[in-house]
Amino acid sequence: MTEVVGDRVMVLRPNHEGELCPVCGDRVSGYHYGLLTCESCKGFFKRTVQNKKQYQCSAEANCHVDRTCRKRCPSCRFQKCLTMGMKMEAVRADRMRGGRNKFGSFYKRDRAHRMQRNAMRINTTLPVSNGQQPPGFYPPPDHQVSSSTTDQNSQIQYFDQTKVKTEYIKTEFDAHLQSPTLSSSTNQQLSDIIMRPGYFVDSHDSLSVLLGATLDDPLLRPSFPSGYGLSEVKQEPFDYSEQFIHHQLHDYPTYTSNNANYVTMMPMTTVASTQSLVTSTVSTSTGRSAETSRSSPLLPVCPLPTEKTVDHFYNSTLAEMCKSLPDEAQIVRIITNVKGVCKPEPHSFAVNVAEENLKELVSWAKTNQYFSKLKMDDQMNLLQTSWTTVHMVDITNAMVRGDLLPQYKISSGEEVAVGFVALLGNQAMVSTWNDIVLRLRNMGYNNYDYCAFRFLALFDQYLERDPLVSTVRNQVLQSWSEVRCTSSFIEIFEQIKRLAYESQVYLWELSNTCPQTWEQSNSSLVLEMIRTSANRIMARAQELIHTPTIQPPQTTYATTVYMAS
DNA sequence: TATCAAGGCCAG
DNA sequence: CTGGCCTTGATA
Repeated sequence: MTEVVGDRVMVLRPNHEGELCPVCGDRVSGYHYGLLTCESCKGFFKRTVQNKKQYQCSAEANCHVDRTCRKRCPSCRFQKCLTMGMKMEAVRADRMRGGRNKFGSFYKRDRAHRMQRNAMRINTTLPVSNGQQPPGFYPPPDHQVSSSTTDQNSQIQYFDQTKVKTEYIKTEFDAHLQSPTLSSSTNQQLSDIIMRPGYFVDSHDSLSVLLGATLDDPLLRPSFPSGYGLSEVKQEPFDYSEQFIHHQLHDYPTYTSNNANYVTMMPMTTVASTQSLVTSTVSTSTGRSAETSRSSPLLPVCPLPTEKTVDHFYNSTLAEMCKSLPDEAQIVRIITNVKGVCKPEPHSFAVNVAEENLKELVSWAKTNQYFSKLKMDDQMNLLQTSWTTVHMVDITNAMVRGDLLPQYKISSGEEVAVGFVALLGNQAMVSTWNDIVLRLRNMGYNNYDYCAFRFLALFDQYLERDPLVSTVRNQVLQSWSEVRCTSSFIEIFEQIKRLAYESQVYLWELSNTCPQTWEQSNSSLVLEMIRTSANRIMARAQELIHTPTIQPPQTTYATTVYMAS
């Protein structure tokens, strides 16, 4: 296949024809550092890593990156390179030219996946809400390499990200795992009521209908014994999961000339957020402490990742779970679509987005290989408990990745912040949410963390008495801890849960005090979820009528915020 | 030997 | 500094 450019005959690579660079949208020239990218992003990434460049965003570290403006903010561009899956360890420390690298077989398998997927796309119409992709959205991460392999080239030195794993991390884990989610919340008592479902599982409500009524959906393929009740969608054969763990530029450790040694670095955490970990966790096989990386961030020249490091990641439970994540552009699509059709009012916009994403969540959950094995009651309980958290995780993820604009203009002309949408209209918490987005971005948050967040959110710990839920949670946490210092991420996850909870309370109060908002919003499923929670509260309140420590929730807060917004 | 993902070069 | 094109060299 050739193309004439001027007086030259260019050879096109047929596999990449028509592909767009996931970083800037330019034409893909091939696999570069683990990702199908354009030539310019390849060069930019290489220069950045090789020359240890440090950029600082002059805005809010949330700049849009596309072909026309990619030069404008190298900081956000590099962050997006990492977020989309470019791998620093593929830049050679010894600058040796030519040859193949350890990703060779990744690329090969990725190509096979892509071909398979393209074939599927031809034969399958995916259930996309409006069918249209919003302009400027990035292709899903099928540009990324996928597979596991052993090293095939022992001559080349790579910048590596050797993982740190200690008992300390596990201890942190256990502590987080076992601590009550909202233990520090002033709304603890309320949360005990509102967030612990189990009272009003109505088999005729719309949630149960959504969970069970589409068994004849042609996309569903019963794949479990009949005892499981629900069916499962056959998983797509391609990976969403192959996002390596990325480094923030400011986390770079210094180069070392001692290529013979493995130099371990603190993985993917900001200096500020990991101070408690630094001194206690990091010691390497060389006996070298990474304590120095706190005052002087280091980028090590690491030898090749060991077979165990690479394969273990790819074969981990969480990596498998990543494959089942919904299309990452889904929430972008929902926001864009709803923006065009919702009532010209910010709260309606936020609630309608929640409604659409909730429907997607139900569809996703019922086809999840773990969730679908739960009893119907437990499925509904989990969804009712977790949906606001999952919703917020989805929007947070898209925001951190740079897939969302900071604000969306609705038909009234008003600019609505994404945080407002994520928080179901709870304006008072938007700045807190913005801080979370910023922190995650600075921590090198990636798809792997998104996967952990989403599964931990859905498989909420309140149902940990169920062995399956417990198993899923433990496997996620275990697998996640093998590639991450998870404690600071879990801390943020708990903050997201808290925000989600407060937003649910906000919306519930709003539904009581400003019912006209619901008339505007046309969001029956969300309303049902909120009412179910409210019913629980009423039921619990009756149960505990002689328990004076349980205070009825105040109903003034939402009204105040709503009226003020 | 062809492929293709690395690094290098250099005009803009 | 950017990005298009060139060179290199291990692998299939």
